[in-house]
Amino acid sequence: MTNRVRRTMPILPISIVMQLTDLTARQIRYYEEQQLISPARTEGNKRMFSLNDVDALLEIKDYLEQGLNVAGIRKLYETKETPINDQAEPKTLSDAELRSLLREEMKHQARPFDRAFHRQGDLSRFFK
DNA sequence: ATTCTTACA
DNA sequence: TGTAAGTA
Repeated sequence: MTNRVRRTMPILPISIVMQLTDLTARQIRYYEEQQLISPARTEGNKRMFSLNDVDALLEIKDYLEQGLNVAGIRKLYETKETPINDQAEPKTLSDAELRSLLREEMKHQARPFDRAFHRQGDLSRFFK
């Protein structure tokens, strides 16, 4: 069994993913609704998450904490990773490229910054 | 007992 | 986002 298959195999119920990511079921379902993740479903329509889904959720959480909104993250994913076969797999974007993409996004998303403003109440970093 | 969807605070 | 309601 390839690593890709291993990581995309749907094996975790939402209750476990909640503990692993420290996200509420509400948030997890919402992110799916926003197309940030697409967990598999059982015959009974229960969501089944893969390890990749868990990683994605943790990553999403990170971006959100950095002030990015769901739309921004979605757009980031559309550009980024989209592995297809088992051979050519290591398709990760370099940090430099990612930062470049983020900067580009921020030009069009002033909203996320406002949140940081109000939450930190720190304007110094913006006036140096 | 768990999870799901929908809808409202 | 939280939560209540009615299911599966």
